[in-house]
Amino acid sequence: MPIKKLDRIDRKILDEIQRDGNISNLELADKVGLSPSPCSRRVRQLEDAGIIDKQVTLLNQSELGLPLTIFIHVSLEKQLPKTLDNFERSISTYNEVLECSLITGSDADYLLKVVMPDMSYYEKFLLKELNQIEGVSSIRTSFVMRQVLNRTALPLSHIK
Amino acid sequence: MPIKKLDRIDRKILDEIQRDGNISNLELADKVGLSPSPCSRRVRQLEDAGIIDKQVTLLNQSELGLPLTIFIHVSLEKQLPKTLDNFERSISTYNEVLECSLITGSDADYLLKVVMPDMSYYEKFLLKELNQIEGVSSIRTSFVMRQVLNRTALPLSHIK
DNA sequence: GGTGAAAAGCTTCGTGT
DNA sequence: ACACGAAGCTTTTCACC
Repeated sequence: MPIKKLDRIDRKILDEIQRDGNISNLELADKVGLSPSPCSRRVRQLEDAGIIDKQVTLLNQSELGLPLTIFIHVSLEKQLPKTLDNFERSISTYNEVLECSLITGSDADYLLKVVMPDMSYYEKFLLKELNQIEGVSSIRTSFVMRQVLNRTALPLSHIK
Repeated sequence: MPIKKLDRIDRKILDEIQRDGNISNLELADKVGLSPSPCSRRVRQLEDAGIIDKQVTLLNQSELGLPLTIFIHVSLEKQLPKTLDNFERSISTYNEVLECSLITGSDADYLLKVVMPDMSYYEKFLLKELNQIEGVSSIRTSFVMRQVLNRTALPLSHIK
C-alpha cells in the first residue's frame, strides 16, 4: 500500500502544495508544467490514494498568547494495555497537547508536546490534570527556549 | 503585540479554518453566522495581524514511504554562540528534520523530530550527517512506536 | 494521459443601511 | 460594522486528440 508510483510531476505537485495550501490550480499547473485539467486530476488522484491528507491553516502561537512550548516525558508505572489506553484517552481530551507519541525507552514512555499561555497555566496543568491521570509515575519537563525549525512539509527526495 | 482583542466570532473563524484550510468563505460565513463580506474581511484582518500564519497541505507519512518518526536528543560539547549557530545552520539543511528546538536541560540540548524511510537511512543519517557536525557530543535516539496525537490546531479556549 | 472550451461556483469589490 | 448585488476569476466537467 505505501508508495504508489509517483513521477516527477507528482512530486513537484506535492512539494508545491505542501508549502502553499492555497495555491490555485492554475498557478500550480503552470509551476509543474501542465495544463490545468490534468493537474487538478492528479491532485484528486493523490487525494483518493490517501497521499494527500488534509488542508489546514496554521496560526501564530505567540500572537494567540501561547508563547510557551513544552516537551514532557511521561512514564507509567505499568505498561498494561488498559493503563496505556486510559492514559491516551485522557491526554487526548486536552487541546493544549499537540503531540503525543509512545516512544522506545526504559519504561512505558510518552513524549508530549504542549503549548501554554504561561507558567502558572502549566503548573496547574501539571498538578491538576497530568498528575491526576491513573498510572502516571514520573514526569520530566523540557522547556523550549527557541524553536529553530518547525516544519510541516515532509521530505520527498527519497522517492524514486 | 500578542493577543489582539478577538471576539467570539473571530475565535469561531480561527477554530474552523484551523481544522479545514479549504473551507469556502461562503460556508465559513454560514458557520460563524455572518454574511460572506464581513467574514472575508475578518479573515484578512487576522492575516494582516499575523494571527493567521499560512495555509498548508498535510501529506500522509506512511503513504509517502516515511513510516519512521524519531526523536533525537542532541547535546553539544560547548554552548558557544558560534557552536550553536553552526549546528542550527547545518541541521536546517536536512528536510528530514521537521522540528528542532533548543530546550532546557543539563547541557546545551536540542530536541529533533525527524522522519525516515527505514532504519538503514537513519543509520546513515546518524553516522554520516548528524555525527559529522562540529561540536556534537552525544546523541540519544527515541523511536516512535505509535503516534497517539499529532495536531496542528492550537487551543483557543484560553482567549478571553 | 494530455488538451481545450463552456458552465457553475466562489471571491471580491462597491454601495447602501 | 454588516448586508446586498455585480464583476472577475477558478474550478469543474465535458468532448476530443
